[in-house]
Amino acid sequence: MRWSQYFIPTLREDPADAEVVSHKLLLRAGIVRQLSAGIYSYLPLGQRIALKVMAVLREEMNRVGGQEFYLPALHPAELWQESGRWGAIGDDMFRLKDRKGADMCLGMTHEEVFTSIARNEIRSYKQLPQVWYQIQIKFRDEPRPKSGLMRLRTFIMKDAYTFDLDREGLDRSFADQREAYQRIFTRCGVEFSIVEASSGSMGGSESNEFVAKTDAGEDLIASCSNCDYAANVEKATSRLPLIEDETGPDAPEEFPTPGVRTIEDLATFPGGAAANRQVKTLVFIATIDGKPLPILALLRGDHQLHEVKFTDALGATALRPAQAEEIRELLGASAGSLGAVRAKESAPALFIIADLGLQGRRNMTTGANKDDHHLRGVSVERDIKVDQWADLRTVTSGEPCPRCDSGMLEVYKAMEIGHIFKLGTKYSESMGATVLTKDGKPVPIVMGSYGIGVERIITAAVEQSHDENGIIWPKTLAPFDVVVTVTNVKDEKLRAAGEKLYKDLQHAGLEVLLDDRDERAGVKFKDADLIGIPYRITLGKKIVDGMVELFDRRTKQSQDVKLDEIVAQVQKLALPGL
RNA sequence: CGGGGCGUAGCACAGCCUGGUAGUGCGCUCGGUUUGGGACCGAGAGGUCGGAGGUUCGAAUCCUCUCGCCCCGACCA
Repeated sequence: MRWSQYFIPTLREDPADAEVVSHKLLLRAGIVRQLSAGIYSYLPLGQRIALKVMAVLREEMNRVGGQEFYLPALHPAELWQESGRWGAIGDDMFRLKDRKGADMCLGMTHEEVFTSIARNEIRSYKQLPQVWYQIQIKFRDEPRPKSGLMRLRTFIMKDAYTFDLDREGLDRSFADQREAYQRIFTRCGVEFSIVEASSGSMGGSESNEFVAKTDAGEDLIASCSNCDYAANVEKATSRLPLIEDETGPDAPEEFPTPGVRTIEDLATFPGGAAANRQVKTLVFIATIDGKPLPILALLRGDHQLHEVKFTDALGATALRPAQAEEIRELLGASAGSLGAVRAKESAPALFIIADLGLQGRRNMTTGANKDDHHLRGVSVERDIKVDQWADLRTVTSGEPCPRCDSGMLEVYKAMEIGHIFKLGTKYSESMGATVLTKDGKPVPIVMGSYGIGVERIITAAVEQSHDENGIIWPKTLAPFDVVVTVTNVKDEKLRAAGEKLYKDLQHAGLEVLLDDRDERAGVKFKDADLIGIPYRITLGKKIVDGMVELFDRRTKQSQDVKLDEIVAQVQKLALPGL
């Protein structure tokens, strides 16, 4: 392409609306423009980059036997009602009515549509396994779109679905996809980790999340310094050092604690207890099987509840902290003096769930359910009727790894770039997708679901690969392999040399951007750096000696190269596969 | 949904408090000088001040409503 005719509206200044680096650079480099909150247009440069990502996705999906589909983005409500998600998903789904008043929605994902095809067409175990995928637009009415292309309301996703006869088949399909994902992210030049994650409302037994480390990310990942353990904090655990409690009294003792409202208050109160010797009592209202239920969550005083773990443990569809009046009605006291001891006597409907960190603990201190009073000498298992034990606490940096002996967890920010799920039979059962086995018995197809966000890959690449001058594209994603910068287009010799080099490079199989604009050299260098083309060939005064300059965007090194050798050299650098 | 901020030329912003000719820088057009890291001089074009209503002789400025965008939190497949 000739830059003079190509649409690359670069910006000198940071746009006011952009906060994170990738957002600023994607706008400044003329790659995307915002249309509305969480809705962006790809400009020509952006479209080239997106197509590069998609090319990698297609190659790697096809390599593991994937067959590409293209499904509708507009879905009838019935399909989602069958799977149960029409009701399970709230405002995140864009819903609309057609002219006849029938409910429709814009697809957030395509389990339902793919499953409906499978149930209509797949009859026999002989037709399995199948690996189906598509690259398609998704719609999610995010409560808060943000950070440029990181959290969007419409975005492109590669979603794949596998259909197997049994669990073993699913395990193989899942492993195939996992490897494909590793190749995809590696080829796209994104540094990533594979972590354990919550499956959320997708359902299913196991899921792996692919994350890219970046401070702009929204997820917290705990990973071990020593072994390969890594998990989203919504799932991560750690080994806690044992605490030896002395044997307390035979029964809890109530004592007055005027003005004590917080864990910290009680820790410093004379006759109180250190935070790790306290039982923290939190009151929530959870929606389980469609019904609201009061829940007491118990944790060690110095531990933080993780709401995703909590929700997962309860199997709840919604969760909210109880309001002050509800708390008083249930327990007869205000937050600050709450406890689980004998709590069921006043509130029989109460469900008590306790964190594993409280198991075996004795002689603890907690609220007495009487304002300004606490109980000491509480032995958790003796004194509290715990209905369920679960891992509820949030791990923090520095805690010991749960998997190995010597590792320590580090918690860092990352963004989700891909997620793979073993769905099992959730959708095939609810939607009736079965095959006949050898014995002629119908069994539900065992499914997996696998997603990668195209914009997330682009964002992660920019977040991880840029400098003060702009983007440094990984070679795989770069919109062009090389830019030819003619320092002065009014110099006929330079211009002619540029034109010839442009054609020669193209004939050598390279994607070339010829900067033939009537601009000063400085402007061209700045723009070339900003849009991040891996290599720049500069045609300047040395052309009279038959020399050009080759600049490496990543290393910032430049070298003089003979004009008649430059094509071969760039070809070798930019197309290492040849 | 709660809290905060912001909507003025293509972009970044000032003007608003204290009502009275709508401004600066970049970009854009034309002319000239320049030409290897975002040049300089001169001349220009470009605005329903997000929208509606109100107060006032007079509103970018004050009041009410409304729409939109950004950030923090909640939420998030």
